[in-house]
Amino acid sequence: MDAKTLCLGVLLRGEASGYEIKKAFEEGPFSHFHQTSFGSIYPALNALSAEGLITGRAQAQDKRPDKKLYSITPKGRSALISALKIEPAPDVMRSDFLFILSFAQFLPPRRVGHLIDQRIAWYREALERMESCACTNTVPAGAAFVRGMGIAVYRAAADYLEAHRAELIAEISESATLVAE
Amino acid sequence: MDAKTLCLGVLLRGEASGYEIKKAFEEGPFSHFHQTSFGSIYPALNALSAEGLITGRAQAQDKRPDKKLYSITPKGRSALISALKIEPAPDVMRSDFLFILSFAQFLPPRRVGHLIDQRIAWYREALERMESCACTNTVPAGAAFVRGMGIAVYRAAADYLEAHRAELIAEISESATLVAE
DNA sequence: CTGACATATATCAACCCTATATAGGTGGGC
DNA sequence: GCCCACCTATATAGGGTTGATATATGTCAG
Repeated sequence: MDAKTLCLGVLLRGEASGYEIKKAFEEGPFSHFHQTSFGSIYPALNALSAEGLITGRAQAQDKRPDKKLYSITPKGRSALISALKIEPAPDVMRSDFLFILSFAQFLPPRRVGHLIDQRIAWYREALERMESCACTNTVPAGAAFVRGMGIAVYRAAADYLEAHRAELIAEISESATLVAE
Repeated sequence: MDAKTLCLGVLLRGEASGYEIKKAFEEGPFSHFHQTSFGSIYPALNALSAEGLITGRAQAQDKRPDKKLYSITPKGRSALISALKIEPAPDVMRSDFLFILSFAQFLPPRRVGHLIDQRIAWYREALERMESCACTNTVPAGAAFVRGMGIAVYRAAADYLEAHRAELIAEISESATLVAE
């Protein structure tokens, strides 16, 4: 899924600036299953604009830098629908946290505990953000389904970490492969 | 987490070739939380070799191309342990599937159903692979913990998809925003 | 009144992924 | 028997993405 398609997807939900698109992937409705950076968003918006798939208008703001608000065009809408026809690549989870923890026996138990606590807090915070979104019954069916999946998966992750934290710490504390803090 | 650290992580578990490292991220014990490609593995192995963090030896094979088996050196081991001290980046899920499904109301219900079925099958298959790994009690504590987390999360995903498939299809079938197949 | 953080756009180097090349073995279908 | 698809195995080029940085201004806490 390239940056252009991702931007079109956000813009289908309504007018937005580059900064707002970034937020949609950072804390908004897309945050739990895709991400992008300014380095790909701004070039993508320029390309989409040149191809006539979106149109931009400048929005002067009080006590804020100007915004460039982009809207999807009918041509852009059909380009998106057509892009949705591709076979989706396999789902991918990327977690430095789990990579590090898979070598828990080489880490000080205190650090392992701290890492797990941090991650539980992170998942719980994300869950609150997803659940609090009061829009439950106004959201289109697809978005609601996807949001529910995010909640289910994040809850499973947080629950697992809470349930197995003590066990892991106990096991690595016993072991002799401990390294110095 | 850069490719070099990921390779060191695999090699800490034992001697391996570039191809085998790829497999560790594709279907092996790292598959559910990180991935790499040949395009990053081979240059990483060359760089690690030049830095003295790993050593390579050629392994002639019967009726197969030669392998280059790499082993981690003591220097490499401490470089890895030291790399594990960084603060892990936030966990990230990347799913074209969920991105597409979030626009389910613009897709033919038949395709939505097919996509979900495919994804359930994919998750169930991955689960079987993770669970069948009979090594449960011989694996180090960290690896077992991480494996359990993968199973918990994948099971939650598959269960959610199964539980809500019918509901989503019903909702988009009713809706008027249907597009032609 | 300073430092941290938010809004807002933009770019660049470093890195990573995808696709492709090479080369031979294995196994299924017709 | 032959072809096609797929597995083992290494390698690279090209294109795209990430992360850091630059710029400019406003807010808010200590």
